[in-house]
Amino acid sequence: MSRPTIAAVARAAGVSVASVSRVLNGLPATEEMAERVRRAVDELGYVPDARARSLKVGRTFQLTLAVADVGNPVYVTMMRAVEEVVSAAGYRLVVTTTGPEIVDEVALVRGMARGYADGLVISPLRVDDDLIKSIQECDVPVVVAGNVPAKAGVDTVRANSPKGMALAVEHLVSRGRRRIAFLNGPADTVPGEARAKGFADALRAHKLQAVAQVEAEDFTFAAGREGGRALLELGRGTVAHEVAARADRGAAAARPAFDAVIAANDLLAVGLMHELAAAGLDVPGDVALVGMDDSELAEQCFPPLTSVNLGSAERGRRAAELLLARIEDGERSPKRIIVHPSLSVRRST
Amino acid sequence: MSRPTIAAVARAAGVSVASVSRVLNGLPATEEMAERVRRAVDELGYVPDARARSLKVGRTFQLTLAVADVGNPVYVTMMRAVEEVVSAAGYRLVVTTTGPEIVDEVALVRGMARGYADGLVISPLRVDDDLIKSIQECDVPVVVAGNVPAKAGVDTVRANSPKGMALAVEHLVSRGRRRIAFLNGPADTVPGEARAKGFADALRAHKLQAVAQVEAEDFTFAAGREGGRALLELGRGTVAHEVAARADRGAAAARPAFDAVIAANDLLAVGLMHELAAAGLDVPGDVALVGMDDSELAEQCFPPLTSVNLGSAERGRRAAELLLARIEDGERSPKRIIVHPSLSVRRST
DNA sequence: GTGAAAGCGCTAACAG
DNA sequence: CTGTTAGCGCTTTCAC
Repeated sequence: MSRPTIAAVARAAGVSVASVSRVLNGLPATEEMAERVRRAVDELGYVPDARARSLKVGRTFQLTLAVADVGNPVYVTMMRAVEEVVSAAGYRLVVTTTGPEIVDEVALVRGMARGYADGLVISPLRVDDDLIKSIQECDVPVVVAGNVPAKAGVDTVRANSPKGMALAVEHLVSRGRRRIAFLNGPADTVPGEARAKGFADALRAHKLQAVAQVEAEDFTFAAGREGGRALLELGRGTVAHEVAARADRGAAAARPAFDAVIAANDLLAVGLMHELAAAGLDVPGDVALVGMDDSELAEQCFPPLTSVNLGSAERGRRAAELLLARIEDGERSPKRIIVHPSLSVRRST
Repeated sequence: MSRPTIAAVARAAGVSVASVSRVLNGLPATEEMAERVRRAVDELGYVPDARARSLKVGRTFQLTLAVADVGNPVYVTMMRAVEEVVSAAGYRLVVTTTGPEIVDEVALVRGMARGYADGLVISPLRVDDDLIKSIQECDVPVVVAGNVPAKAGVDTVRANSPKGMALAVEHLVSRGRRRIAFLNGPADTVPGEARAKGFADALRAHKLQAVAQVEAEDFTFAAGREGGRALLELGRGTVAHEVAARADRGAAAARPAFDAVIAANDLLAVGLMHELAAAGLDVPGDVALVGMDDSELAEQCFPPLTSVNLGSAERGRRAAELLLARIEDGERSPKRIIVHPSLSVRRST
């Protein structure tokens, strides 16, 4: 009743286990031999055991993708891209989630030594020396989809957040907005830090000053709502003549001090959008809104969200390719790929 | 340079491999022995090989969750619930995607015989005899999150779509809507079929007739937009006096023959929402809209979507529990669990 | 309580 | 081209 082994197949076919293995792996054999083996395999419903095989050959033909939050739509884009590349190369992709805690990420990387997979693509929210060390010491190739210091010497594929921020600011300025606010995620995360710096730089380049800036607790919708409320609180302040001009509207929609907001990702942007609506503010009439990631959510929300495309699909693809290349040749020097952003303009601006 | 094995640890500690194994697995040993082993393990950075271990003990302590489309937010709810249960039980969860093709699902189930994991939770979009057969014959326990005929004799946890539909219709009727349309997904899928039947039954119970009904090509946002256009086309037909009353609106927003739509899932609902907006129709003013799944998207979209909660979190939880129970005891008779729906009322109605 | 040794299912030399 | 056999890294009898 238990699964048939290669020995059972060999017995049934009246040949040696080695021959069965050869036929199954496409090595030279006479047609008659191949036929007998195939027949026995079919009859018994034999399926080779991947564990035994990988124990022997030292490879699992599985690759792991580790993401922090499956609820973040940016990862579905990335996941699809990775899946496509690795499955074309004959690997199975398995996805695991790490959660936001850095210790979980370290544990995951360390755990790769157990031989679950032949390689790992990890997109960490937070990076510290422990994590870098675990990646450097990892027994299987790891590529990081995110930003890690160059001196760490690990393969990375990262977005260009500052450039993305510049695109967003430029776009808003070209639309006549000057009073720009910023809803960031936690500044102690890799993307949070990069975007804060990018935002500051981009404003400086346009000789503008940030009107308001808040850090959400997380890169989630709920945090976006909460952060949105904080932002509205901070930006409270009415531009008198404009209010007068809109008196016919009736509602007491006090306009905030900002006329545009950039959010550090789409989930935050959408959370903020709800708070703006709740405050009686029109997007883009009163406040223009731009998100980042250009995830599926950006076109699903209403109004559709102008969003900085940080190349998540391309990052996924390149990361997967890098991983495959590294598996082929463990000696090649570490590569750092930067993917360039573009802007997907939609109705929120 | 290669990974240390248990033999290396034994050598370093000056003990036998058996003793190392025992200490690592918490079996009785003198404190001195344990200490020597632990020291050697730390020094060498030894991590046991999961493949070798599982080859020997016949278990991997991994569980697989297979979903059709990672882009569908209903799966993130389910995934989180499954993850919580299985990790509490000491298992690793890995997620794989099957794609919409039934042959891929069959291949996945068959592939489980390779020993990737100790069990599988699968949520298939389409079910046929091949798939059922592959599940019945699978060497590892499988639980289906979805509907499979009782006679198949497999563990299942399913939603009660008809009941959910009844809740939706009842709610719309209580809001004074009588002209209800239906945007279904593909009718050759398990949920598509169940929801079509549920919708027909629910209307009959209220002595109503469907005003319009279309089948989208898929359970996706894009398909929802396309299906939405078809629905508007089908429901074209203007109620004269109402149009007159709204002439002040200016726009040529011809009201459709329906005043409410139920969509077979949230993604379809949101796609439709965009088409309604494009046609100048207000939700819920002109058309009330209810989705199904009550996924995160339902609260993220605008206006927030009234949605039938088909218990995806509970289904995930129960499916995981069933799987664990089945792994414990392969002989217990198959269970079929039905999770009851509820309605999350939001502003779209 | 500890060590020696068999063996999980498979692949890859090596002989023939 | 095919069969015999060692051994991947681990756990688990079985003796001691």
